Amino acid sequence: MTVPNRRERLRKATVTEIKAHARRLLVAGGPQAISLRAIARDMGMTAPAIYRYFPGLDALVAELTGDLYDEMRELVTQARDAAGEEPLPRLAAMTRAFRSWSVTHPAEFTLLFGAPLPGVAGFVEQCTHADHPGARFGALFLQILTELWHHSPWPVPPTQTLRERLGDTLAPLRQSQGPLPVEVAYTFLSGWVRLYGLVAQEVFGHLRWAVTDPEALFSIEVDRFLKQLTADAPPTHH
Amino acid sequence: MTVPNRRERLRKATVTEIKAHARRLLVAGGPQAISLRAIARDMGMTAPAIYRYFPGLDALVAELTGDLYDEMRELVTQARDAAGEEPLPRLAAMTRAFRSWSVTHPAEFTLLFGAPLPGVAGFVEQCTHADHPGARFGALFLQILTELWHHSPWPVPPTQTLRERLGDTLAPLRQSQGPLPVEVAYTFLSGWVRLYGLVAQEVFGHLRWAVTDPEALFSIEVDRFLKQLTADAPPTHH
DNA sequence: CCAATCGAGTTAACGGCGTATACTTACCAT
DNA sequence: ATGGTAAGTATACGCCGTTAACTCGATTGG
Repeated sequence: MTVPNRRERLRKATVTEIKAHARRLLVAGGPQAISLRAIARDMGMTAPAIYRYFPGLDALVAELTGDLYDEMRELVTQARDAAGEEPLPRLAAMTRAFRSWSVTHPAEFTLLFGAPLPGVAGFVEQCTHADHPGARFGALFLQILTELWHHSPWPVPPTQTLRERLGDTLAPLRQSQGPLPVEVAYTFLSGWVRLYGLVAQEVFGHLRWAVTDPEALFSIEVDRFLKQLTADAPPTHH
Repeated sequence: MTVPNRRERLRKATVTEIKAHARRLLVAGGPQAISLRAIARDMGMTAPAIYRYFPGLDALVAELTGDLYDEMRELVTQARDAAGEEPLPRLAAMTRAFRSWSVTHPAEFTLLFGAPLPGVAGFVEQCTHADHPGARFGALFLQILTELWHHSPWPVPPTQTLRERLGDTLAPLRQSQGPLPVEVAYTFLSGWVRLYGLVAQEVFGHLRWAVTDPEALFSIEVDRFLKQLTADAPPTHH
């Protein structure tokens, strides 16, 4: 019975090698540069052989995308855990790790957070499932914000205002990882959107016409956002 | 001497038709769907003929990108001018127009603001020039913020803090349209990044796992940002 | 130990793509 | 009328994803 194990082992090794070459191509030339023929060529194979391991290029890219989410999540987790016990410095470390990874891995960032490619479109759709790599990444930030909220709430638009204006809009998010206070869900989205906007603009080069050192801007923005989370004043009024 | 005019006229008409077909393909299938062969097929021509009008696919896409910037800028301008005289409602109308156009034109938005395609990479580089369509679009927001600032400054991190932490980082932006106060430059970037992040996440479908009605979230975020611009309190302290 | 099976990989082909080169054709100015 | 020039075509090269038919070696059951 050791024999099928061996076959499985070989197969898994091949899958790993395919994805490794796919990533090399991704890094070298962006998402568009990933091609079955190039991968096969680099592996000393012919392109149709890859169909023994993946249904097609799209599936390969989708799986690579999942791997990258996991890799980045791991990195952010490590940065968080290396930042001590206080929730706020932990959150700060997470944002810095996210930007750092994104800036040093622009091609990977593009694949994860850029416009959905034809084949990856379906991948985005499945983010609703809690075990989706993307959802698990989001849950990291959601989790620490929840922790912080229960530790010491920060001022947000009054709950009533949020409820009136948002309604059930945040329902998918609030139900994704156990029930969430609407204040936490709102703050998560507001903060994530700012973080994403800043990093994406930098990675995509859309800030080069305006800014020479995006990290300085990033640093200020993170500080201002975190300060909003510490000021334990009563909620601002409508 | 009317004859060369006629030739020029025909040539211009052909260029327009090529770009129109390119846009149709863009809308139908995203930036990747733009292909010289498909355009030529739709026009009853052969692909190499297009090289009489554009140096290659990349140049065609770059020019289309410029046109789209102009189209969107025009639309935002109209929305602004239809919003009365007060600067703040004008700015609000501009952000709403920007989101509205983006959501209804996801393919075009992707081309303008998504990850730079191989060929458009060079296009992004040239945004430094003030007459670049992208720069002229940014100038719209820059302009109204400047106007608002001179009318009634809003609280930002103290000028000294901004100077210390940003240094000359914003120099390209501050010099792009005549000299700008660092407070205006910073507020512009901070606000633009939030606006971009929100709209891009919505257009790219990255919010679908969390939010059912992105417009409600957008509305709240814009209101909060604008409120920051009206509170004429003294600058918050470091 | 042998035969049946199955999985990995190959070759060949189809249609799509950008693009370069060489050729034709129609129009324009002299 | 003629020479030049711009528009457009035909052909070809090398990429691409994907499919179908086939080979071959390893695994498995008898």
